[in-house]
Amino acid sequence: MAGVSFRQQVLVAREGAIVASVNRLLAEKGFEAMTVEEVAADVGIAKGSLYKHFVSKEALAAAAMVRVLDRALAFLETESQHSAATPVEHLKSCVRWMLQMQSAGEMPWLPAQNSTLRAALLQDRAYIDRVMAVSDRLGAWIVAAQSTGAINPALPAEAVLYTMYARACDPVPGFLRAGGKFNDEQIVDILLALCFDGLLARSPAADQTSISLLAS
Amino acid sequence: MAGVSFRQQVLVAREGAIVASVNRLLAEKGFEAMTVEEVAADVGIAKGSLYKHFVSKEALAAAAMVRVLDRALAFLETESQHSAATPVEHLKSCVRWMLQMQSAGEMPWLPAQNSTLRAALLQDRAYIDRVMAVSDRLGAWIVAAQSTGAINPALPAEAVLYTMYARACDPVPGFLRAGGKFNDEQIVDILLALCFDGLLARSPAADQTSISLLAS
DNA sequence: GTCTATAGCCAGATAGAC
DNA sequence: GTCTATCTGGCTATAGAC
Repeated sequence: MAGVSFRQQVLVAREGAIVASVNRLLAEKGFEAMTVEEVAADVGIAKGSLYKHFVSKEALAAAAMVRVLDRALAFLETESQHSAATPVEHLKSCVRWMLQMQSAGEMPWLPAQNSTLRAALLQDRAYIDRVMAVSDRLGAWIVAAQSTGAINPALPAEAVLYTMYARACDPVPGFLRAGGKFNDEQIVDILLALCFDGLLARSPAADQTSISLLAS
Repeated sequence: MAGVSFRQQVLVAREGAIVASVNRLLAEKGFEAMTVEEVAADVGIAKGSLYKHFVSKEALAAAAMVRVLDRALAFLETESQHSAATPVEHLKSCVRWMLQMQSAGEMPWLPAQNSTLRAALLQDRAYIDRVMAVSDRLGAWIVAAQSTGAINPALPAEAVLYTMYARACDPVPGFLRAGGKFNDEQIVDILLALCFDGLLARSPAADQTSISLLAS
């Protein structure tokens, strides 16, 4: 525990590089399209060596998820320092962060219905722990925002939570990006408005998430 | 054109059965998880015979999409008969229809980023034509609803359209279903509220999509 | 057109030398 | 632990008899 050998540090660094590559490739092409061989080539090692670090392709994806969830937890930590912000403002910041991660190509894109992958994730304690930690933090803000009436109290809290999570794999930003009419910042603003304000117009302009379309 | 032979009718019926199976399997497990052999077994014919009808796996998926888009067009046709409805009400009905199709296991689930599949779809005129027909119809209602101010006019019309399309592959209904606390009808109501009203509460209760949670 | 059988390919995972 | 080489299995697609 006291001294970590140099060799071990090198190994840890290499694993970090592997997970970083996996993260990028998952964001770029998704789980099934990403091949283990590709990951190895990207890191610059042999495929056989990869399997000394991670027992399966699913384990690679799980490690990438742990990495991004750790980043999310770090963001949540600094976000909660802003004690002046209301719960809803915290939630908006979180969704904005997710959307920015997605457009930066940093958000792993996992299929919702791959059974072997889901099974592997559900048995990965590191993953589960972090999902629960993130959900607890978001859940507290959701409950608070619903009690003040800022977030629609008629919505089940879990529906709000899932909706936030689902922004990580929303195809709409990709479609808008493909259209070429909007830059990343505008797309984030549009999606924030869609998520929090919905499609319907709001009567008082005051409580509406502003979309800065005039900047184009 | 006048007389269609009995043999041809049998073939058409068989192809209909094939596409129906593909549709169901795509809804159930998605494109990559569905195998051609599985489709053949489900229809009750040999794999080789399938390739006499459809040249590739992608062509199977395209046929399933054409089928569901034809259903959508039929729905749009009857929906537009309701001349008493406002454009927004039409749009809500459409989203509701999509959500119901999804929970009924009738909505094919295609990956957003499979390049070979996308290429095949974009070269399939039958598919393209129907997508454009559906988009034209929805687009007209969207423009009308934005001009009256019912739908937020600050949103780009294509963002509204994409948001509606994206409800077909929204993972949130699946999460809610897995939770087991809500039935399909409640889930549809929740998602309609999320889509049109957003997460934030609305000041006047009048213009809010009601969620019938008291029924549980 | 339908079947059985198989070609061809590719990706995940393993073995064994160093 | 890293490498090269290989195994294994499954999937798309095709061939050829009937």
